[in-house]
Amino acid sequence: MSFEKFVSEANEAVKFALKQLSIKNDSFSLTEPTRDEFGDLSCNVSFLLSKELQKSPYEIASMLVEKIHQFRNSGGSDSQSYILSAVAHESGYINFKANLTIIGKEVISYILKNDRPKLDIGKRKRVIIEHTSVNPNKALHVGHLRNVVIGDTMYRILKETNYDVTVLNYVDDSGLQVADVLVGFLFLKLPVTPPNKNMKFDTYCGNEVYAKVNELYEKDASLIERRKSLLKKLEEGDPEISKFASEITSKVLKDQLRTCWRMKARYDLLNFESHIIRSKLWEKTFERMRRENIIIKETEGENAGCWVFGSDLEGTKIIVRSNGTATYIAKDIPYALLKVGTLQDQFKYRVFLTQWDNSTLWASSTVDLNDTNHPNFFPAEDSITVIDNRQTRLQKIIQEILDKFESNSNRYLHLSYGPVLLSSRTAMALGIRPDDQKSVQMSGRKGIFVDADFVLDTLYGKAKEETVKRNPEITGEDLERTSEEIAISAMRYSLIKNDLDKELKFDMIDSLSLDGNSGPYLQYAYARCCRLIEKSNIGSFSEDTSQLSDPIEYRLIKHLSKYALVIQDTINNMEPKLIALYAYDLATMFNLFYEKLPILKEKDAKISQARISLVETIRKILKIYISFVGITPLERM
RNA sequence: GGGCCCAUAGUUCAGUUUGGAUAGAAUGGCUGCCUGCGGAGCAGUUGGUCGAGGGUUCAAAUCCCUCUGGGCCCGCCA
Repeated sequence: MSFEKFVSEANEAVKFALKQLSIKNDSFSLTEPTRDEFGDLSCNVSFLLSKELQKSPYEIASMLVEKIHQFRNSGGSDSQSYILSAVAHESGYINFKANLTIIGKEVISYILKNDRPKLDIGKRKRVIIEHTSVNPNKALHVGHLRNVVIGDTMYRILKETNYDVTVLNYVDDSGLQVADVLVGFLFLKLPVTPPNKNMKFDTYCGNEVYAKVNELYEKDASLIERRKSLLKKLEEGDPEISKFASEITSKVLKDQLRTCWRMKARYDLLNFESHIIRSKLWEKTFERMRRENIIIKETEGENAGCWVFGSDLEGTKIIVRSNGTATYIAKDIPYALLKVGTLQDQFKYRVFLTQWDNSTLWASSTVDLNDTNHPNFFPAEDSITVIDNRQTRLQKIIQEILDKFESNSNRYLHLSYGPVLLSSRTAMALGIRPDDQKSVQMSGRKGIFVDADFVLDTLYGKAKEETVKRNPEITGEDLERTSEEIAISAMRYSLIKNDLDKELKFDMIDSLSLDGNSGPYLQYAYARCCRLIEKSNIGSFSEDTSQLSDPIEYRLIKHLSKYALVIQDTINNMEPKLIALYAYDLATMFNLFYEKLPILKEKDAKISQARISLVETIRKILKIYISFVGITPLERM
């Protein structure tokens, strides 16, 4: 929107000035200065030319600024300039000031007019995003939640900017981890219903069954053999075992989904690994890879008898073992090919459940229910897979293999993120003694993890306490709903505000904070906006920004004018934290504004109306941004 | 052994892609501000040789090299 216009006009102005002086340079940059007094945009071109022209940066800046003034005058009188002034600073910078009157008017009137300002960035482009994909043998821990929140936040942003998005959740219902819990039920005869009736089934499977089985593996090696044979039966589709496994995994899956839904995530389709196995998609893929010489059979050496892929990055990678079974990576290939459309979708689908937002969750199916009303899930132009960065190598090889088929690798994106670690303090609370002050890796197998629902429940309790303290009149369902929304907001925000690349240290005590740079802080700012609008009883909002002259208002308008830029940046770089940062900055500026300047109490009616209108603009943008992050805007809290 | 990532205030992190002016938040500690538009807030104060050394540059937290410390990946496991 408007801020971009200001930037591009400044860019044109500098180019014009350079041309007037017959100087060639296209490597200059325009950046926002570190301090307000330097204006809104600075150009470094003088530094770059200093040596070549044998002049000081300040001299050059002065020359250029003179020409920039000519540029502004040549613009014609009917078109107003977004540049208010350009000055040569003694340091050598050329500092531009934006014409905030025009920019503010444009931005505020646009936002006020449009109930939900829509940005058509996607143009209905088909995108598949896969996230969550937790093995169906345990309850989600906070590490899984990072995946859910990253995936769901990107989904929300893409959806709102007019991409045609499909969300997938891949369910590995026939892997080793499922075999582990089956060992517990079938051989150790652990009860199939949790002895503790209050315990969720997914928690029971993970904490009791899975943990117990893993403990016994170390004592009883024969159990490992039994697991192996179970796994084989699972993969071959043995009717009895498959049926039992399916009962267990779908019970776990439904409990896991309850946690995901609690976090406000939603999905379009569940893909079960067992269905992919039975579809013979792998055999078709294998056949094609052999035919097209993407993989070759080794005849001698240590890999004799194996089908291998010659990776540019990794060297020889075994795809099919000498006994004819597929390796872990091999199983991901057909799914990836399906996403980008190299393989045709031949699956059957059924309705699995209706979700919290009333959308339908579909599932792949082995039986044809003649349910032809399902949407088209595959293929997509772009496919995004949210997996933690320990899988980076494997994902790169899959991209390489896709490339061999039809140069698809740029359409297959691995959205990678760092794992969640437990802070030493939280680890100690769980009875683990970390060396030094180091963080601790979570491990489901070793029982070192923090259960997602436990954290949410604790946050909920804290939020409820605070809500009651502040609003004694809120009771019953209202109180519960509000407390839950605050808890979710705290959790989602803390999982998205940091850089994806970096490991995230989870600390139970810190994460319980509802103050400072947190989700509830954003909700609070939003609620304040709502109350102001409500109390103002304003008839109509004003687009006249000439009444807004305070530096605080200036900064707010400038920030608002960048709202579209940030969304574009987020998508271009797949950096959801930019959304969180922008919203936090906006909330901070608003709180300062609220503290320092009278809004409803302002005596001058025109100024008051302009300020209320500014609040309404802030409210709308805050609502859009916090919704991107999956935080529910609350009118009271 | 090979590859990738990371190191900024007591703590948790922005800032590094695209070098630029006095390195910013949050939290903790200390101190102010509610008869006032909601104090889940605002302000002040405390706290930093940007891991170390070298190089490039008019200019380095940011780019290059070396080193140190930490993490992850590298199986006919999944």
